[in-house]
Amino acid sequence: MAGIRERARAEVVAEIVRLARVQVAESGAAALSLRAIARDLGMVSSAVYRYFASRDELLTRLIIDSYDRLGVAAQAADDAVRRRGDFAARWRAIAAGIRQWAVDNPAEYALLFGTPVPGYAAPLDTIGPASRYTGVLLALLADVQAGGRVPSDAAANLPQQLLVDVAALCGRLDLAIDDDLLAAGMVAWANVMGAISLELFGHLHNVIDTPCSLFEAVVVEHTGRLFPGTAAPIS
Amino acid sequence: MAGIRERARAEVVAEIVRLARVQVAESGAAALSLRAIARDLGMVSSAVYRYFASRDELLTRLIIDSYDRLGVAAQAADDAVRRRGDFAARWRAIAAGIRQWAVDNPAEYALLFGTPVPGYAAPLDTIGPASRYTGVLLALLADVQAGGRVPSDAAANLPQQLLVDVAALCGRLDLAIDDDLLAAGMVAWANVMGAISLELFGHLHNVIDTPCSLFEAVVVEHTGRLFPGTAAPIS
DNA sequence: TCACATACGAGAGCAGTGCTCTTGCTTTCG
DNA sequence: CGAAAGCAAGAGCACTGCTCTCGTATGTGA
Repeated sequence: MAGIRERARAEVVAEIVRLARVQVAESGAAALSLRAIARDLGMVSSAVYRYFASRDELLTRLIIDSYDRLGVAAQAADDAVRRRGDFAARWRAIAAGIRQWAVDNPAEYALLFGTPVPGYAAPLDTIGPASRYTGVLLALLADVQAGGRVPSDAAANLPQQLLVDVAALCGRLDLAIDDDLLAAGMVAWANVMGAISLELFGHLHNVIDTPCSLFEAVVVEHTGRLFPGTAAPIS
Repeated sequence: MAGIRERARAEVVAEIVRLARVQVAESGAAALSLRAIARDLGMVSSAVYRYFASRDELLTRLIIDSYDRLGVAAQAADDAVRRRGDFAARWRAIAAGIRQWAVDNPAEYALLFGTPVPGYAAPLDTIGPASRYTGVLLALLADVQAGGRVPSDAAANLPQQLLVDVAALCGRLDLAIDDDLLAAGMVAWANVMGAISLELFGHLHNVIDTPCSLFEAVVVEHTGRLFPGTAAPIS
């Protein structure tokens, strides 16, 4: 039994989320208005509260969905080149996939990686979906590890504390990745996200004419470090 | 002639800005309320509009001030070690100074580097103050250049387009810095800001226990690249 | 099948927001 | 000294999130 009422409810919820996403894409998350959604839906504003207890709850739902979409994009980028088995190519593809998703969905990216809404503590529901896109990168590192990588001197200059933290993370997530490789991966991840944020949030205006070139520089830089011997410059 | 009225006006403006900054620090920029400021000031809300034409104008003023403070912090960090003439130490000091300012003033940092307010195009007034903190880094690079640096192979893996963009920037700002050095500096800058953003916006929670270790890794990484031969690991 | 419980939409209303306009009063300047 | 400009106050508009109540429609257990 589908439950007629349940189906109807699910449809309304989906429609609310859809309209909310449109609104966020057009005017940003700060301008998200339950009343505007209600109007678009032909409902009175209080009726919307039957489906979402508050504006924050709707925002949380949007964040979860966006994390999911980002994860899917990253995974798709990896899948597209995985069969070739070239680790460096996979790294470049995943990074480029993340950036492309961000460029295509700037408002959603801002929702995830921009200023946290004040007083809005990201609920625990978001950490699961949030780990989806990072999981793609971790899977790559795990494959590198499984492929019998040669320990490099990448960790030589890493702060001791970072290796400690990474070891703790390794234990927490039960990862089969060497500390130095994981640490190098974390730095690479941080640098990639940083380059994307700088670009999308407008801090490269009048600085770098083609922001993607800075991004590529960052990606290439870590390609050589993460996968020694396979680095190749991108024109 | 001080102009009694002018002095009074300047004082009121300063008080508004002060209260606004407190409010931003406590509740975030999104919660900035002209009415609340008016209440704290013992004025009626419409009176505030004598001093700032709109909420956005007040926000712009806050942004400019924050950029200024960040610039001062970066400059002070540089000054503290400059007489030693050690480029690598200056780089580390400036980077650490920027991060420390961000950690001490998270709301202001979010104001500058977080999600751009939708529909709010950063006015031209902000680009001057914005270039103040980057100017500290550029000055360091210029000093390195003037010190007769040995061209390294840092640019070997850089995308060609980045060097083109950097050359354009060089011409625009009339900088006496080699393209490859400036490009490497841009990447270092992007990575540093990215690490700070990731940390301050909460994306390292449950990932890295001591976020500053990731930051230090990023800084050290570029120390070796920007100032060959002077790299020293930080425990 | 009937009665009960639940879900739902509508409406009014509260407290808050940014912003505008008008009304007087005060300070400044020609 | 009088005109002009600056200023604070108040009322008001349109909007927001959210709460409450009130009928009605819907699904379920007896």
